[in-house]
Amino acid sequence: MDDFYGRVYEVTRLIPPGRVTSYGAIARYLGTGLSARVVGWALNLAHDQEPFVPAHRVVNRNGLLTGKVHFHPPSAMQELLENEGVTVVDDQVVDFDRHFWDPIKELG
DNA sequence: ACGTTGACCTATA
DNA sequence: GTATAGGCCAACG
Repeated sequence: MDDFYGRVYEVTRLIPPGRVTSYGAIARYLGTGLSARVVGWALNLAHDQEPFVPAHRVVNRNGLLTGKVHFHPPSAMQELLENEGVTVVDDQVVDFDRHFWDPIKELG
């Protein structure tokens, strides 16, 4: 995880609190050479990473918490998001476009 | 080594 | 507007 994986973790940690982004956005930020699925796999191994990776701030393009079941307590994802001020209803982020954080637009 | 699955996205009907 | 198909790369069995 010296290249893509570490990059994914880094970008994920750069996500400001109360903001959310999508796998595709991160994939495009790192380069279209890879697919968004690999980002999901990277975050899948992120739970063992020593620096805490706010994977709960990463959702799919539809704003749906698809990976909430991958959390140790599946409800932790929604709990953390609501704790940061993000309203989640039915495993879906409310005003996703407003809370959306694009690394390409923000970071460049 | 091959086949299948997966925290997805874009395109077409 | 929703529904279906294809594609991408990596890990698991």
